[in-house]
Amino acid sequence: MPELPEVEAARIRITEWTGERELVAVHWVDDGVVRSHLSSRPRDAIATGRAWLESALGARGGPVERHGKRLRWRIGPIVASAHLGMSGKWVRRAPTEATPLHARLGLQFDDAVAWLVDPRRFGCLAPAGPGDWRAGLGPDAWLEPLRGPELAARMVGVRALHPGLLEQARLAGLGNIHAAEALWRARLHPGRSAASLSPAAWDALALAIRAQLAHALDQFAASEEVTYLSEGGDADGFAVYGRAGGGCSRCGSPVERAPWGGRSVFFCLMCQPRDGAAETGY
DNA sequence: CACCATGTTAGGAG
DNA sequence: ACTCCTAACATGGT
Repeated sequence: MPELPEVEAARIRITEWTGERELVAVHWVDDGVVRSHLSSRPRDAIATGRAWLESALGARGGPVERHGKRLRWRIGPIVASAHLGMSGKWVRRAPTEATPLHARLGLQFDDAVAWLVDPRRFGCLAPAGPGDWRAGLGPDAWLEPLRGPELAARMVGVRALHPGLLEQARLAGLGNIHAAEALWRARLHPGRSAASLSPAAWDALALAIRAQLAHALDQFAASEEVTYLSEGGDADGFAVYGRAGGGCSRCGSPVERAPWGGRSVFFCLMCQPRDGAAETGY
């Protein structure tokens, strides 16, 4: 489940696999992946999806850009927006290899096929609209790193830090895992209100976000294929996420898991004290 | 079988 | 009107 580092890894790989190569075939498994706009619903699929993508046959793969968890990919005459949703990833296979399990779409560039594999089908491609493709997103958490005061300004009014960090309109790229890890690095309780943080705490959080993303990007750079937690990936790579009942990797204290909305928030009871946090239900 | 899931958003409640 | 929260989306893993 892709957050900024996983999407960045996908961007780098797609660029390597397809850049300056010719799109020679499109392998359709599930027409539902091409949607009218970036939408997690297969019902938003468009009937013209095949014709749209196949109009790029014979063209060469262009640059792939990323903002937050969103991708923008030019292939000759078309510009695609893409999102990996909850379970999407891109993998490369030789044309002679079998279609990967849960593949939705394959784009063959010369001698290799880039497959969009997505069991849960929230991921999609869409023709880029006329407006700014980054509309609705805050600054990219990696490409436009904020310093403490700027981060504080983006988070004004946030009642609990963890959900606030997930709001893509404030800051684009963090998801449940990396938000939890960044708060742990900064030693901040996930339920703290923005108003309760000192300037030093904002500095620490800004640095922690960068450090967490750098750490994750580094991990993905080292492996050829990204593995998600749901596929048996190692929860050992995280300090608190998914470690409820275990020990904090810094102090050994129990890691707490608190329900928030329909999600889980993880934090260390000792390293991330509530201090003067407003009541938020954590 | 019951419960969990890393993203996003429509719609209802306040 | 605006903000907040939940449920839903589709599917697989534990």
